[in-house]
Amino acid sequence: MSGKQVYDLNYKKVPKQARAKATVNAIIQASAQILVEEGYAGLTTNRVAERAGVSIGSVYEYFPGKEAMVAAVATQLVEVMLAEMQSALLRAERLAFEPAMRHWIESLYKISCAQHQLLKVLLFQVPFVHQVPAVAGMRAELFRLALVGASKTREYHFIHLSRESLYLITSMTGAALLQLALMPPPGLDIDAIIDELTQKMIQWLYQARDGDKH
Amino acid sequence: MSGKQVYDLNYKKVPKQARAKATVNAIIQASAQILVEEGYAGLTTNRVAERAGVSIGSVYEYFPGKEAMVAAVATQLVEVMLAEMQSALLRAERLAFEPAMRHWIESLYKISCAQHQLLKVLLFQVPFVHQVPAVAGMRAELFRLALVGASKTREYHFIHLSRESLYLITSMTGAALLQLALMPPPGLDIDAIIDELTQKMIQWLYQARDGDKH
Amino acid sequence: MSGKQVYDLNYKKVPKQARAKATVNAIIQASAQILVEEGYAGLTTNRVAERAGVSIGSVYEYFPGKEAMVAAVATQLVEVMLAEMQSALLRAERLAFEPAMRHWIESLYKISCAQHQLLKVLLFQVPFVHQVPAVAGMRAELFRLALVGASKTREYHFIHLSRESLYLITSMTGAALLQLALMPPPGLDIDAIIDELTQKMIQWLYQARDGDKH
Amino acid sequence: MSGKQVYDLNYKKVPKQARAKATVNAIIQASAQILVEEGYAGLTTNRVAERAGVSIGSVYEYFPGKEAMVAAVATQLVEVMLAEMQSALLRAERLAFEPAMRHWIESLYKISCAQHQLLKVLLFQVPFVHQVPAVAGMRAELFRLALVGASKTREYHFIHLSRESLYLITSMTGAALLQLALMPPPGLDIDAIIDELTQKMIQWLYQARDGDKH
DNA sequence: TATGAATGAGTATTCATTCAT
DNA sequence: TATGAATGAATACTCATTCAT
Repeated sequence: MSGKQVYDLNYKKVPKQARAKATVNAIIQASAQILVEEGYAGLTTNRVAERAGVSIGSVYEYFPGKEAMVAAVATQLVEVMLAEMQSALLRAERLAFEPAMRHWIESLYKISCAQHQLLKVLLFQVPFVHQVPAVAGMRAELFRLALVGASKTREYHFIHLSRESLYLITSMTGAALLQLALMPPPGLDIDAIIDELTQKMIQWLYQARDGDKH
Repeated sequence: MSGKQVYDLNYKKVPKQARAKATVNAIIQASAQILVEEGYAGLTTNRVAERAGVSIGSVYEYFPGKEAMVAAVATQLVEVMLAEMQSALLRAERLAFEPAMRHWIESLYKISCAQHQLLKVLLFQVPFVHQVPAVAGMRAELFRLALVGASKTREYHFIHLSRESLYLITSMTGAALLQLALMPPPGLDIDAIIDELTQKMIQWLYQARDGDKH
Repeated sequence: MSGKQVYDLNYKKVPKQARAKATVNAIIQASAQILVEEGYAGLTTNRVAERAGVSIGSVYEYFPGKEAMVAAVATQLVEVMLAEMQSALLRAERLAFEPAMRHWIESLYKISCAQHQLLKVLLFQVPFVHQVPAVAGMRAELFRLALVGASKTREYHFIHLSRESLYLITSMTGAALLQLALMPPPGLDIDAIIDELTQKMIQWLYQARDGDKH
Repeated sequence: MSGKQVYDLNYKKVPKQARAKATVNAIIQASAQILVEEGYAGLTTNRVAERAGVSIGSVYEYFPGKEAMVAAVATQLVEVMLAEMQSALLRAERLAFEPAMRHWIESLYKISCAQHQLLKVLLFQVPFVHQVPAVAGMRAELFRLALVGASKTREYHFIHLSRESLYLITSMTGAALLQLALMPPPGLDIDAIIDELTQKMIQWLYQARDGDKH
């Protein structure tokens, strides 16, 4: 099945000294840059080392192979995006349900846009991204953040949604936003699209609350 | 930007004799099999030749490189899927708008499922899939098919949709169906999800016809 | 236990065309030369390729790794030595038991001397020599040759030897000859040593025939 | 000629303080363990340091390179074996010639058995063992021990043996015992073999004393 | 035209050794 | 003195591609 290789995606050695941490960080940054500029096929261990200004030996001191470097890039990206989402949601804590929803969607879109190059490569070229724990858990984490936000508004009732409806809504919203950020349709008004998406989502949720079945 | 290599994705020589056509076909089938079984990284020209029962020299007789083989696989896949969609829609020609819609969605889902392994590899591992003309044009072609079908029903009014709305609806539906087919959520009732998706789509289209603005 | 790695010591592809056979042969000869000149640690795949006047790719076309090259060298060496022993014994077919014995011993010594450099490296540096089938079976084959020769003389009676005695005699003779050939004691008269060795062996065999127990 | 590299096999710094001695000892023990478990190819300086619980820097404080560690292991092994031989012979001081001989042989066999793993790796994998002074001198030392023992018995006459005979006897006995200890023939009665070996040797020596020529 | 032997640049990875702290 | 992070030359091996037969 699709050549599911099992790669060792963990650190070989966790850096403790400050110097070592700097080295590992340089490697991750270099990997990210190369992924963006050259794609996954362009990422070679020696190139990473060179770009990081570090010897190839140091790279292998901390990473068991290049897959682990990519995994580290992905993990860091997820962490950054989730942190940004969290702080974005924090800034919108007192909003009512509808503007909160809009805020959530817009934030996710903006944050995805900011990382669209790296996201594109990781999601569409790296065969094992979904084996990276942080990536595998991102959807759930995003959903958790949304729930935490929603629970602070009065209209928080979508607990009534079936698991299927929940999946559909989040999957569609997420996919639509990601497509928009990573492969923006040329010549269209993105803001209008996001606007409409928001409306649809809210409408959908209200319906679910009020007892759906169109 | 993402290492946008320019590959030669075309045939080197268009096969005319029956024997040559058989050779080319064997190469494409072998490539597809290997992509499914080993992933894109597992596809090597020599392996393709061996699997196809053809000499490596013959492979290079027709293809300028391995990217062109993958492109041929993708092109053939798109053609097969579109043909299947077309014949599925043909079988549903006399339906009313709503069941026609449902049929379109279900057909797309089923056809995607049937090819989910190859689709997954092509979409999530091959860096240049979207440079393959057939792939780049597939969304438009699918939409054209939908339109052709819709134009035969009375309720055909979504010409009034803005290009943004159109994009949003097709993008969301497509993305949702693809996710469902390629990465089915474990433990959920897929039919129910598709059902709900269909309802929402129809509802949105009706709203658009009736003058939206929730 | 001594890091018993399991290496693939077989050919990857058996050469059929004459050109391919020449390539494989060049590789084996080059490996043997390098083993003699630089020792096992000095044998690197690229060096073998260069010395053989062949590209590194061709080396890997036929051998799965450098261990297999060394195994091929060892196999060929054993074959050559056994063939030489056989033809040496053939030349001594009509001899009586005692001179036949002497001939057998002297032949083995000479043949070992002729290959002493390669033997030294293979036996004392290559961790997996005894996993090479030809090497593992050499002792038995040498013994078989000795028996075939002995069976043509009247004095052929050592069938009465216990398996332990047999082992001891062959092991001691073999080891002594090998030491003599590979690490000749400086300043001693080798011929005298071989002479004495022969006498002792014959004497022991006679004793065994006559009902030993000193 | 067999890639005769010249290695620096000596200590870089002779440890004087107790702590330093402990460090050096830990390094030697670790090296010995790794040699036994992983073979010579598995011995790497970093692994030795780790196993010894010492930093790689400290390893290089005392040893100029990994060859010197292996040489130290070999030296220590020889010392241990010779010491054990000596004490074994001491325990047999009052024996007559024949049982003394038997004792000498059995002791050597047992002591070789006890170290067979390390011996195997050192003798059959390490290219430079015979450049280690202790190893090069071991045969002579063993012989000296034998002589010292023999000189205390009445039957001590083999001074009459030619240097060639002496070489042959010791070489054969030694080689046979080593083979027995390192590569025991499966399914044979080892004690019986040693018994017979002893008898032969004694008989041989008596003959030499009495004026040989079978 | 078809074959498959041959090529060799390129890549991942190891490991002895150094040296700043 | 002890540490262990860092080094980088060296090595095994792959695989897209060519070309003589």
